[in-house]
Amino acid sequence: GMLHVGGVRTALFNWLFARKNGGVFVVRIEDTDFERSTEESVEQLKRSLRWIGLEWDEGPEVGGPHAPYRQSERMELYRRAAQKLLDSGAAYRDFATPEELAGFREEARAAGRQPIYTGGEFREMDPEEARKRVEAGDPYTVRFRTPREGQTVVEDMIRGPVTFDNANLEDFVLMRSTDTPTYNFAAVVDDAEMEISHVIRGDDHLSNTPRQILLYRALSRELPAFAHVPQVLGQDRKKLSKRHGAASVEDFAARGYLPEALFNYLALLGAGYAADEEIFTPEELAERFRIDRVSGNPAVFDESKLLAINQVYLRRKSPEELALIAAPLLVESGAVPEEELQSDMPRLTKIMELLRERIGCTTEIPAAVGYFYGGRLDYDPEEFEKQFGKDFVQDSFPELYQRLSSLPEWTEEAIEGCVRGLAAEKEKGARHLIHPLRFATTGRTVSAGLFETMQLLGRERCLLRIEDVLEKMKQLSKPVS
RNA sequence: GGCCCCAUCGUCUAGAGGCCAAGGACAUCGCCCUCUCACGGCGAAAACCCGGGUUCGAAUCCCGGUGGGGUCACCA
Repeated sequence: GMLHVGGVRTALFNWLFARKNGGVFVVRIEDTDFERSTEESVEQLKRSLRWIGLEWDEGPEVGGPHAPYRQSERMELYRRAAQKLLDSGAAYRDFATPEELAGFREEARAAGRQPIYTGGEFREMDPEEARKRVEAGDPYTVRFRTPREGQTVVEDMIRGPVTFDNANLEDFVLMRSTDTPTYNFAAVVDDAEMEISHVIRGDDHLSNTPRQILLYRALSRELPAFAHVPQVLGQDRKKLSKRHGAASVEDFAARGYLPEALFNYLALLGAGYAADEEIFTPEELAERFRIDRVSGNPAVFDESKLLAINQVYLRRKSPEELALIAAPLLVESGAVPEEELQSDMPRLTKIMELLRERIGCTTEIPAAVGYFYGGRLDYDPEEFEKQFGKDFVQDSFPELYQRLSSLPEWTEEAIEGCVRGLAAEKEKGARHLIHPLRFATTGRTVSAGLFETMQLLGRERCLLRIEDVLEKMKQLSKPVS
């Protein structure tokens, strides 16, 4: 399904680990659950991975020595492995119906016991009888014959040894009655078959690991090294979800975050890097990555920190790059007609240079840039009154307009000289003209420096807007002093 | 509830027995710069969950409690 940020972070750690150690990063599609797995979700996953810059060395589309990399295309493998376990006695057939199982669990719960299913009568059923029932067409699952005693130890690269009592593990299902494998089984068969040396995954899998270790042993396969990285939590310390505003890679892309910023932030989150520096390229991150430094503590996702990092990356982009990012956003949002943009990319480049320091994420661009295009503006009436209600402003604006329109050249310096000159003659601070003028020409109370903004706006557009304001001023109620 | 993991400023973390009256970053709050906003500069506030041990000495080791997280399917 959607690639959750917790999931990308895990993928990122795998990528970093593989890069650092000269390994191979493999992507495998685990689609044995036909209900949940759709073509679209697979595409979405690949898109998200690529967007953030995680290219895989082996996997779907790129291929590799252990293709195919999609479990739905490897069914024979799992069936053979299941048969092998059946033959060796490591697994058995369970003919219990879903209703019977539900009944068993309910009963156990009611009696205050843990519902650990160990196959009931089927665990020790005579193979001959089992065969008869198979021939009769009775549905069954294949279950693992979990040892009832002893312990299984997971040697985790992050946490050290983690011990589980086998008695707490039930006889889990290997093959469903539909003759398809469950996650635990397929994952082990594939990891063994694909020669996976290091399994780095979310810590929601830690409790699956003893089962998988038992399976490796039953299949006489060598164990990979395991590392379980914690989940990513929301501010309320609950698992991050759409409830928190954004949770998937696509959400963050849509919110205007740069892939390299998300990459950088996620790689830092709980990874135990030294805290003196925080902006790193993927290569630098890989160079410094140490799986044993990853924190076992679940990390809280902090969007304000992501934003800060995003700003750094935005500022590092050249005005040309920013213009290229901005153009489609401006067109999509309807802020600027496409023809107008295409005919004058150099101007957009200059605009972006001016605004670069003031943008936190790319979604802010249309609002920040919009007033550089088009003619007359809509003014907030309340703010309009505030800006132009004063006598001084009303008195000096017509003259300001005259002087601006007769300026020999429309440069930042000329405009500044003009405005400051008039203010000085009137023995007023320049800010008394600057603020209303900013509002008149941009329709906003905040912008980049007024004079450079006006220069980029162009004389024609500025004068038009001032004329418009002069006109609207007349309708203002009696000036208050 | 059983089992498992985890525990330093609001958040991410540095810290691996003395260098820590705990450092950095983001966020917050001041001040400076200034035409507003942002950038930048300077500064402030802010944490070792609690209780027992071990030790000359503990944020660092051990035990217990508490708290948070995960997991208990014919889902992955």
